[in-house]
Amino acid sequence: MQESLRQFKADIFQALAHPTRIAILEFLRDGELSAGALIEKLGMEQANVSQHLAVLRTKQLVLNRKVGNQVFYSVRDPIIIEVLNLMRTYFHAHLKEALEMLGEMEKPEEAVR
Amino acid sequence: MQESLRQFKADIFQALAHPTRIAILEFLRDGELSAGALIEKLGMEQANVSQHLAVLRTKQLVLNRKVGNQVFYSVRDPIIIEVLNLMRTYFHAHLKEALEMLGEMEKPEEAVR
DNA sequence: TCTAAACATTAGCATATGCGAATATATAGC
DNA sequence: GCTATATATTCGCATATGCTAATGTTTAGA
Repeated sequence: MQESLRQFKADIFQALAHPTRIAILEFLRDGELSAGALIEKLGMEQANVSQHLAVLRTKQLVLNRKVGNQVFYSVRDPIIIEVLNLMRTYFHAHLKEALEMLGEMEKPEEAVR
Repeated sequence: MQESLRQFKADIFQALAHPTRIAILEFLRDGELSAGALIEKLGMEQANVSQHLAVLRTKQLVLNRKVGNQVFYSVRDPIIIEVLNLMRTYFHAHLKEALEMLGEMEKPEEAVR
């Protein structure tokens, strides 16, 4: 039981564990957007974005409503936005290590500028 | 740049995206524990736990210090605990959907009890 | 220095994930 | 009904992840 609770949490984190899906949620932070608008903002393949939206839908992180030809997405629960905000705080607190983790120290003399 | 920032966040979420690693962090919530203590609490294979600890170490979510024969782990930044707490709130808010997601509705007449 | 204990790492395999290309579905307008 | 547009789904493949079993490494103590 405790185990399946953690599986649930892990599933949510898994849904958040991709830069494109994080970008989608951040774009939706200020209100709903159509799938097309997201595709344009992201500048990615339509199918690819649609698959990421499917992940967020399956894990119920976003809501969608259909208006005529298009589908508008929104963040279902502001808690998710709070999680992303916390992660931004975390990022700022550990910027240096973050850069190392991202492998941007390959050119040491350039890295920190 | 914006992209690699999101990659960093995604990497953190990825590290959180496993029930065993969530369990480890929750066990470490109240203070440090040795690897052995974690293995015992989790009741899992030694190598398996050690690999999950390696993931948390690599992503810098935990600190470790060696004392004689043992290695003690602790959560590096309480923000991570806050993230887990937020996720618990999220879980409670969406308990019903969570159960469906976990596939525990297979026996509908039993599910909600 | 030999052994046991505590951890870590590697190897090999099975499953999951992410991507682009192609295909399917639904709706609006004619 | 036909066509175009918006979006979703499927397929095939490449890479990543997780697990167990086996092997390494470090330290304490006899």
